[in-house]
Amino acid sequence: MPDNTRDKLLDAAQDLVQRVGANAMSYQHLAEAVGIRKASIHYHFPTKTDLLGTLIERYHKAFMERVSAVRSGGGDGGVRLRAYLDLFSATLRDSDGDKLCACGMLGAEVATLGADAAAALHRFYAANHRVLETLLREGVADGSLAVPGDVAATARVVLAALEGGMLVARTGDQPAERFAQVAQQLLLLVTPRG
Amino acid sequence: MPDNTRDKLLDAAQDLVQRVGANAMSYQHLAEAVGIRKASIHYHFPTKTDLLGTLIERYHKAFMERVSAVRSGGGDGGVRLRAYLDLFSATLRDSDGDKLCACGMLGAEVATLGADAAAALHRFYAANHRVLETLLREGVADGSLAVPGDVAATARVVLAALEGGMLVARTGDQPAERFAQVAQQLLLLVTPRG
DNA sequence: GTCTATAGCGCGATAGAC
DNA sequence: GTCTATCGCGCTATAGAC
Repeated sequence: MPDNTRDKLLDAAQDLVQRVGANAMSYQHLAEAVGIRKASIHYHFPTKTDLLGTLIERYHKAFMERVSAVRSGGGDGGVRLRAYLDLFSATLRDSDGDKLCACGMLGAEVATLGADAAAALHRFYAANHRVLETLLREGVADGSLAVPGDVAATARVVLAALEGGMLVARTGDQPAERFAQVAQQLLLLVTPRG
Repeated sequence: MPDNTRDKLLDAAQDLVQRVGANAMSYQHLAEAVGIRKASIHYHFPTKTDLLGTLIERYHKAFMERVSAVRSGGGDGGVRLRAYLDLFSATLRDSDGDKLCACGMLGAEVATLGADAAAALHRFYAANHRVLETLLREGVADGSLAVPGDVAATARVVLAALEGGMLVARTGDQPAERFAQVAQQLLLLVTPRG
C-alpha cells in the first residue's frame, strides 16, 4: 500500500485501465478511489496523457522485474517459459477474471492515445518479444522445447496468444480457467513431440 | 454502398469501432460520417447499446458468411485453415493496419458494454471456436495438420493468437506484415513435422 | 425520417485561495 | 498539495416541428 498520493493515483488508474480501459476511466473515478478532489490530480499529472505514459512505463518496469525473477529462476527452458506464461495467468486469476493486461487494453485503445503513450506501449511489446525469443531459444538449446521454423516468429505467436487469450477469455464464463487452458496448450505446441 | 441510412450508420459505426473503439465513438462522429444530424440517429437506434448490439450481430453474420465460403472452398484442412486465417489478415491489410477485428476491440471494452452486447460478443467467439475446432479436426483427419493434445484447446489458442496478433501488430510498424507473419507461424505450429 | 433546440450530465483542465 | 469554483466542451438522449 503506497503512502504517497502519486502512487495511489497510478494504482487506481492501472486498476481502472485494466478493467474498463483508458477511455472509460475519468479523473472523477480516480479522485473517488484515492480520496482527493479531481482537480488535485492535475498537480501530479497535468494531463491524462501524462498519467497514461507514466502508467505504461511503471507497468513495463514492474513487469520486467517479475520477468527477471522468472529468468533467474531454476529449471529448463520449458519450466521457465511456463513461469513466464504464469505471469499473465496471474492477472486474470487475481482479479476474478476482470482484468486484462494493462498494455493489452491500451493496445486496443492505441488510436486514442498520445504519441508518447503509444511509443511506450510499443517498447513494452518489443521487450516482451525479446524475452520470449530468448526463452524459446534457450528451451530449444536444452531440448525442453521444439520450435518449427523461425523462433522470433514463434515468440510473436506466443505473445499474441497471451494478450488475445486474456481478451477472449474475459468475454465468457470462468475467464481465469479458460486462459489457463490456452497457456497450457500454448506450451504443448512448443513441446517436443514423441 | 448501402442506400438506406440504417446500413450507412452501421457501416460508419463499425469502421469507428474497429479503429478507435466503442467508447471513443460518438453520435456526432456517426452523424458527420453519414451526413445527417446526430439526433436523427436515435430514430434508427434509440440508444448506443442498441446500435452496438445490432452491430455485433451483423458483423457476426457477415463474418460467418465468409467462413462458409472458406469451409465450402476446396483444399485439405491445412489449406482451409489458412483461408480462415486470411479472413483476419484481410482486416489489417485492407485498412493499412488501422483496424482491429470489431469483436476484438469490443472484447477489450466488454466491461463498459450492456449485457445484450456482451452476450452477442460471447456468441461470436463461441461460433468461431466451433469453426476452428472443426477445421483443425478435419485437417488432422486428412493428415494435413498435426495437433498435440486437445483439439478444442488448440482452437482456443489459434483464436487467441488471431485476436491478440492484430492488437499487438497495430502498436508497431507495418502491422499487416507483422500479423501475416503471426498467422503464417501459427499455421506452421499445427503442421505435421517431418 | 429528418430536422432544430435543448436538457442534463460528465469530461479534462485552469485559476486562485489556503 | 489540496481545496473550491468554474470554464467550455462533448456526450447521450428527448421533445416537438416539419
